[in-house]
Amino acid sequence: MAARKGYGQFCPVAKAAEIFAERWTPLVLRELIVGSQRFNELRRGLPLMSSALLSQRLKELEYAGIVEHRSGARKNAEYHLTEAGQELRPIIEALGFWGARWMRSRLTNEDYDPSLLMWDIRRNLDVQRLPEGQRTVIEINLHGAEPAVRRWWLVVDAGEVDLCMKDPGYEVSLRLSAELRAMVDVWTGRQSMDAAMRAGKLTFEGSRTLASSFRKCLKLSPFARAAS
Amino acid sequence: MAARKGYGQFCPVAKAAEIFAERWTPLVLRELIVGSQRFNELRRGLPLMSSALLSQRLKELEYAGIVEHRSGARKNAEYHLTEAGQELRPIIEALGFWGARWMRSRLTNEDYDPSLLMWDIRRNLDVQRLPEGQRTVIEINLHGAEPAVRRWWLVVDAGEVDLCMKDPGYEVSLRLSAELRAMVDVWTGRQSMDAAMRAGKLTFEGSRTLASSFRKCLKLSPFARAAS
DNA sequence: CGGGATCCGTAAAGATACTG
DNA sequence: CAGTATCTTTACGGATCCCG
Repeated sequence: MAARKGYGQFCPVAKAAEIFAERWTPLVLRELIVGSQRFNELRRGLPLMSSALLSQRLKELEYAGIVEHRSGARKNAEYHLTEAGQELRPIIEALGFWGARWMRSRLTNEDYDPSLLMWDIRRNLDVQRLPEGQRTVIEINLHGAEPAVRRWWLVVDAGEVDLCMKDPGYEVSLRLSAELRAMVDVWTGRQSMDAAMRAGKLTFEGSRTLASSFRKCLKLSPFARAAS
Repeated sequence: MAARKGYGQFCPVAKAAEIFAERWTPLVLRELIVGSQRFNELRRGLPLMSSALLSQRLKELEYAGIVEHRSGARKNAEYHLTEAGQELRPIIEALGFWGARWMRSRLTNEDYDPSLLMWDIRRNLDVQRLPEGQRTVIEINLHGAEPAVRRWWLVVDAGEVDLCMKDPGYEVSLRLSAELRAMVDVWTGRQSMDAAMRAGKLTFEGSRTLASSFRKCLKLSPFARAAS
């Protein structure tokens, strides 16, 4: 009779770990913290997590009082953090800074997921700083990525950003080619974009001023400031 | 091909969670943080963890650069936190405060482990404040605990504290009887000792001044200050 | 006795398919 | 879109044993 759940300890660390330190749970919380609310929105940020397990974890978090499941009239159910859940934010952040500082060297090939990188970039693009009143199309080529996830297009129009994996057909305003590793290193703050360019791992093609704007509006990962 | 380890994400939260959010790992870290160094010392704080799994986790932590295994000449092998491990302390602490604040209501019967309680009390007894130059024996009865772990003796002599589960045969200086639940509530700061005494859940027998000294030298759990 | 290793049954996670 | 259902693989719990 394996008593799988529970550590049998009244220690608050144990009680917190029972819910927090389950597989995938910190990543589910991270997604909720950055603002994902719909089931499939959460899935996008957790591509290797099975939907069955995501569903199960969300129920566990709901039962633990960390997540609320507001089920709208139709299928517009949304997941939100409760106050208890919000208070986990500093812990997730601390874990991220610790990971950036100490686990960076433990990245494996499988960790360099181009889709997650592009999704992060899309989310953190400060579109206000790009030319207004016109469509801007940025093509991004990630060398070293699988063919199916190598070419991406960011279409910025009327303050909206669209991320495409297929050529949207518009004229490309700026073309960015980069080693996948180098692009992730830039995004995570391990390497400056200047350094990547000097090393020939990252190049722009197109308008110089647009390239400059793009560089300014590309915010880095929230954990980029961690010491390397 | 189940890629069981690794979330396939470069996000620092994911890389940290890969090692931190494994079953038992936060509790192993807690033990190391409070100062346990020997294998069996760790085991005492993790009674429900199998020794095989503890051994495995310690190796994983060592491989991850979080724990050092200093193997002395003989069998005096010791486990220590590295700098990376020390930097997890604030995260463990934050998790403990969060757990004390939000998970207190989720304690189950199995969580009230008398041995862990007594071990905590033993460790946090400020013996300086007890009478010097004489032996002080405090018998503790925990009502509601299993017979085998109901009666305990704290023997304080020459600044050393000994915790016994068998009557050491010395004259008892002070006798404390308490509901196990109430004693845990006091230890975790959920309830003051005064309140527990008023509720009749905790009583002293013996010298009034010694009872008073004992109450002063009993420090509470590090997480006791968390709001309830 | 400290510090494990080994083996086996169960429970949790992954893969894939399917549904309202 | 938002999940279930089912089957397989892996990890965990428990007991036992080993070795200096």
